[in-house]
Amino acid sequence: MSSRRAPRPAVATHNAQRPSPWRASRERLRDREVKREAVIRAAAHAFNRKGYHNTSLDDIAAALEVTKPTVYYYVTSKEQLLFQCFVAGVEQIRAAFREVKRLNVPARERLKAVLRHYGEAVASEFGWCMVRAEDQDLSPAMSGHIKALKSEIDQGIRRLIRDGIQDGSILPCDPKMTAFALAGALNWIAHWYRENQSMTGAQIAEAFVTVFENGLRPRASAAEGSTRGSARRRARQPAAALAR
Amino acid sequence: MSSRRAPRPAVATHNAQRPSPWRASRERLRDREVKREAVIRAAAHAFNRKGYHNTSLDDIAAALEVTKPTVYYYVTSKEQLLFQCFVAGVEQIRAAFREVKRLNVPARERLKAVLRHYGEAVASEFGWCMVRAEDQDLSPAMSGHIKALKSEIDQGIRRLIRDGIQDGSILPCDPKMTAFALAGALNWIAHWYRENQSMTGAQIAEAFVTVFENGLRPRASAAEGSTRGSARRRARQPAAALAR
DNA sequence: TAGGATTACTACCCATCAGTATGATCGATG
DNA sequence: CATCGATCATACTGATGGGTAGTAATCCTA
Repeated sequence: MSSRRAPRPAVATHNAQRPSPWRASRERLRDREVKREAVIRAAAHAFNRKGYHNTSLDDIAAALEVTKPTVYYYVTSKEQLLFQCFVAGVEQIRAAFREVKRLNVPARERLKAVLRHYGEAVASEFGWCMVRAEDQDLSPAMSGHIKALKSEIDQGIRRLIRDGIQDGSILPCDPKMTAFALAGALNWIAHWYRENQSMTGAQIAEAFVTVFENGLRPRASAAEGSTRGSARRRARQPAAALAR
Repeated sequence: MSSRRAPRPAVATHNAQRPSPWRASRERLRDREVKREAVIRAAAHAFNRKGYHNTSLDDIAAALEVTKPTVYYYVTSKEQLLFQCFVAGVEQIRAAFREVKRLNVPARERLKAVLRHYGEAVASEFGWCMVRAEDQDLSPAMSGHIKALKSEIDQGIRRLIRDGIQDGSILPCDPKMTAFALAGALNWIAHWYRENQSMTGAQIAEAFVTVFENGLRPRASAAEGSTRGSARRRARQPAAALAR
């Protein structure tokens, strides 16, 4: 009741996150967009750590060192916040597809490139929201929108697989099931990956892609060809730190 | 205030679920265990459809045509309910490992068998709980217990992969990353699979295992054996009904 | 420095829901 | 029939948290 502003000890301790445009410069740089994005990023961070339902808007506000109504000044509802996080994540993947479209290489190579970006996106801060946002938590309208975006990506992967089968760079298979398997493995990264771990999202995606490419069954042809030498050097896995 | 028991129209409409041991036989067959399992199954069903946080214990009670205190007569908390569902699901997988241990075939075959059961379990009613139960929704004790069970399964898969590399039935690879990729793809089934769909969990697992075994890259050995001709016959994917 | 627009905070409302206190009901048993 | 114990319902509590009303501080412009 006495001091106007609660004497918060410091900058907010959560591991060196961006320090919130509010307290950052005491002048109000009134860039609405900057602040809005900060809100969304803070939400993604919180959802990522505690889950959507275990995160209150007071939590998000506290992380930004503001109060709840301030958050509501930039977004209209918690649901919209989740939606925005989802879109931010999925946009990275859509960009990957656009980029890859220009490459003039076999479809399998294009697929690999997309999957690498895909893995990076899933391991990013928005990965959780993109992957684990549940339909039941969203209004029908937003849920529909999300489904459309997911489907677009799914169809894109299937397309690349079909193209690869056509141009001979991918072994004939069921494009739908294969797409589900690939996307599932990568999506799952969001369930166990946390930042500052020994591997980056891109490295994990790379490792996964290698597995998918080669398959489990030994390749008779390359008996001492393509997989040469690698039979002996295992024990390079990274310290078992990821295990949950 | 007049009629003691609300005149509920019929058996409960939710798609031909087991009709709840309560209303089923008006005699109280006091099999506590039967009822307790019915509660857990009803919870799994509800979590599966609406998510943990969007399911109230009143919902679960209503599905069983009883009231909330009755549910609490069989379980101590909502959290424990989730935990029980998890355990029920994971037990199927542990059984698969035990069963497979007795088989005397190359490790890749044993791995395949485990993965098939794994896929079935994930597609089962308890799949959601097993796969999507979040640490943050559980007390540290239960969360720890769950982590231990998950880790046991993860280690089991890695072990099979290592054994396969050793006995030559699996291409040398990073066991940890490979296990993550395989388990991830299968876990993800819980995100999109719903019952009464065109494929069973076992069929999906089978399709996935095929993808993992062969890999995407055409096998040079069969240079014009396996890939030849089949590049032209696509369009056998199953009706695109699973797409979300 | 007046006055409007923007931005943020204090204080509140209210719906939901996990969990419980209390007592009614029913089958079994003597 | 009387009673006991197991089972279940009515009706409540308490806390959480999404969202809002009203207001205060700040900035910009004139």
